[in-house]
Amino acid sequence: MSEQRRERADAVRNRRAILHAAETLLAAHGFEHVSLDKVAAAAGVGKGTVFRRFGDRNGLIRALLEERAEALGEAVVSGPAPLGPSAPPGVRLAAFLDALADLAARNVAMLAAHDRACAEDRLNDPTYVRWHRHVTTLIGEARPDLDAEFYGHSLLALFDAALVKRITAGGGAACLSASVCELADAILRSPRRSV
Amino acid sequence: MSEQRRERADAVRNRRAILHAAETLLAAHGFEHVSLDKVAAAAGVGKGTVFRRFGDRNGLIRALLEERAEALGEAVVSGPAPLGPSAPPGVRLAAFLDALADLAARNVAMLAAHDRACAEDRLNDPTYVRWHRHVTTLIGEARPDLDAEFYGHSLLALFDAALVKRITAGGGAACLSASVCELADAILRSPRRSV
DNA sequence: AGGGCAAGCGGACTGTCAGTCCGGTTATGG
DNA sequence: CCATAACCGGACTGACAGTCCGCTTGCCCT
Repeated sequence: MSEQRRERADAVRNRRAILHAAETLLAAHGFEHVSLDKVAAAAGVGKGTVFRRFGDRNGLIRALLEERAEALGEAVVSGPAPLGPSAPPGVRLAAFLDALADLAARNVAMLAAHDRACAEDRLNDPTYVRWHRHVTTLIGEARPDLDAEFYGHSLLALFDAALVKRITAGGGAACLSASVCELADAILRSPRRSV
Repeated sequence: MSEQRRERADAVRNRRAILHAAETLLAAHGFEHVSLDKVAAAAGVGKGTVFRRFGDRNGLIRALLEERAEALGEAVVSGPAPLGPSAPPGVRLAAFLDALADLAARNVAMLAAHDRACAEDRLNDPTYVRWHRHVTTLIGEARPDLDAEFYGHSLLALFDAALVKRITAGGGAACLSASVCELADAILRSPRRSV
């Protein structure tokens, strides 16, 4: 990272201000009603600055979710059990889905925005790809006879913002987590198929 | 229906022209790049006409999917087995998912547009609600011990446009249908829980 | 047949927004 | 303290959703 001149202090400050403003506005008014003009104004910067840093509207939203998902990503690749690689796949899967449920429940507004922003190509969004690869790998380890790719998508589809909103409204993150894990369990315990 | 003066002939003609134009353009260019100006022009009508008939952009898309889903809806409530009410729930569920897979595969572009158009409140879209009620009922009949509502959402989530596109690209509607039915099977055969 | 009229039509108009561009500003390394 | 490259901001453009209202036309009644 020290390859190139380090990022200017004001640039860092502005990036943070923009992300923070975007998150606040998103939570308050929803994706549809947040224009980048407003984000820029709320962050106290010019519109050009927002576009230069994040490319476009969708880039901003993606950056938002990525930042929020970073900690989880690290816990998964190098953290302790049950998330980390030292636990058995079934346990890791449950732990991961649980963590995801928590993340989703605490950031519904952002998740909704992300769904909209990446709708064009949801399945190739970097964050989605990372999560999917992880889930797919775990399923494959636990049950090599199953179509892990497909079941990976099935499980992640449960974290659709609208669904998360509805489920957590009636029972909080715990309810979401329980339901998701129940489905994962049903998949991992489904009748064996010939390989 | 004869309560009020019947719909004027030109109105009918225009409605059809608009729906047809919208579908064509959607398939050709994708939701993002189809403006209602263009739809109106392609249908050979004025912009005002489009808005009067369908309320707004989303209304048009919703109407499009509803029209396409009508036949399935009727087959389900009053048709013959395996879709209709004379078959046992497990069979009806498989048949319904199969029909849905077919519908989805043959109308991906429209489905994608619908996903976008209803993103604000996907779970309350009339078509979604109808499908969900049906699936939920069937699951509830087959397995009263399960959270049918939740599993209903899980199954319908598989018909997300992006996922449908990817799966059918690599194996057609049959592959999608098989995968979905496999998941349904895993759910219906999951270990009993105390009621 | 044809007159009256509500239903229907269409396109000009408005307000908003994503994204571009470039002249001015400022942090940073020497 | 200077040179400079990175950064900033907001005016500008083009496109689009949705509104509005004067004009047209199919339909019903006599």
